[in-house]
Amino acid sequence: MISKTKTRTRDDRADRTQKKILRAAVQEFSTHGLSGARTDRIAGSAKVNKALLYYYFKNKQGLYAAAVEAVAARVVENALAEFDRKYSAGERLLRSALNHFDRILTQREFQSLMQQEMVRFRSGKSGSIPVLFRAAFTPLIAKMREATEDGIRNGEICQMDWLQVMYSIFGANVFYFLSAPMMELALPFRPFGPKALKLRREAAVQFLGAALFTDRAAGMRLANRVLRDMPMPRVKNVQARIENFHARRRPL
Amino acid sequence: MISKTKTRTRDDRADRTQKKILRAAVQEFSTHGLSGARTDRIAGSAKVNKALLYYYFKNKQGLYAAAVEAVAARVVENALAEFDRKYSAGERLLRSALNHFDRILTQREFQSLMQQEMVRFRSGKSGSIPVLFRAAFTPLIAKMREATEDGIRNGEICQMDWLQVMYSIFGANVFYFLSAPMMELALPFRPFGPKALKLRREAAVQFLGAALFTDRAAGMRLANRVLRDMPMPRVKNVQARIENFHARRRPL
DNA sequence: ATCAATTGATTAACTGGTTAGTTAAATTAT
DNA sequence: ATAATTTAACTAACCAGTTAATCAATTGAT
Repeated sequence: MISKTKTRTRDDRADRTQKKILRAAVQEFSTHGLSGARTDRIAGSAKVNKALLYYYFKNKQGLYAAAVEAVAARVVENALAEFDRKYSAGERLLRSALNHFDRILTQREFQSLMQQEMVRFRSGKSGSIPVLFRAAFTPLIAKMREATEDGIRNGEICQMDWLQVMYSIFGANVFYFLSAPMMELALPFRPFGPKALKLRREAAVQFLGAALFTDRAAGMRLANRVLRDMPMPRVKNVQARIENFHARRRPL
Repeated sequence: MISKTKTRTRDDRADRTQKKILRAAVQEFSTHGLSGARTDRIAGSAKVNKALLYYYFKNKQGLYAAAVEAVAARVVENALAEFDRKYSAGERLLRSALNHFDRILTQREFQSLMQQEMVRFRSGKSGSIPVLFRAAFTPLIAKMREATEDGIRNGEICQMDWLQVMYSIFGANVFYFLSAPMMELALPFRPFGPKALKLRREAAVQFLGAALFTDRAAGMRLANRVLRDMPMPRVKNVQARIENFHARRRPL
């Protein structure tokens, strides 16, 4: 009961290897999808025997579910923070938009896994994941609705359906990252370059400021204030991170 | 050279089977993705021997590329029509937004394939498809840019980056369809129901009207006019179509 | 404290079903 | 006939999942 600093107690080690497996799984699944992912590759890059995946997780799907869950939990929690009542309803919306952008920017695996899941949802069911998502997103959506309706009530926000507001907020962000690799083919610059990212980040909030608020000028001012208040998070090298995804070490 | 009406000239037949294969391939790839798709299933639902796939298309990837190309070509062509110079710049933008929505609505396979490709693009290259996309989308993007810059020049549209306009237009649409199956879990209604679709379609254009135009009221009026001008296309039963996707006949 | 016995963690090697791709023979239109 | 089209049957590779054995930490009896 004393050991904590350097000890390698049994279930401490076990815990570490489980985490190693999960990390590797998130990587693999987010780049190759459920059916494209290879259990050998996951075991390989976690430097662990393949049988361990089945020891800790029922099967490939179980591992997948665990990976999705891990990522989702990490994300939703931090998203809720921006809905603090100390901000005005309009500001809460703008803040959550920025938070959403930054979350995608810094946690690419989340975005990638979500994309995959959204595609998978179309055809039949996806195991236990629906349950997981309902639990995770319901509170987030509720906050969004509350903020929109508050804003309309006190005259800050234009009279409009809260759901449509939500789509406009999330849509542009998701689409930017979703389409960037493809857009790169038809654009004269790299959408993942730091300059382009910064520009898009600002444009997204300013666009909302211009569209949502009854007083357009006030909306723009608020957008700029929020931008000053929430600086863009540092990300080493988005482009490189993405390209490295498929450059993993082959297990013997 | 005479036969056209009922004749089954040799390469007429061949042409038909090729098309049958392509249709089946589009279905399969759009529901299961490249690695999830099964060549046996494609052959089966095209009622054709599997070897034919390899006779007409080099391999699975080749078939995939052909499927993507077929869908993309069909789509881009019809998208360009809305950029007719007889409309004002602002109207061209609103029209293309609506056209984009309707295109996704009526040709789900396109949306699905594009999603898959966007995910695939992230990790390494995707064969010959980049070339294909550059060719298809460059003119479309150019039109979009032209319309935005025209509108800014004549004062119709707010001073803003054309690229950001494009993201806002496409983003909300793509995200709506992308997220609908998942949103269904956390919403009190079905986003693919006809009522929800109609609502979203209107909201999307109205939102743009409110955000893009220097004269917001005029923008809203224009949005409503365009909506009257382009009625929502009839779609039998979106929900059913989607659910049927995975209920394909197993070949013996 | 010492050392079996026990329990949990990890591995190498294997299995069986699946699936992309091939081949050689049969059919069909001209 | 003959060249293009279509098929049935096959194969080689792959890959999710298993098994039986090994290794290492913990327990507990002395």
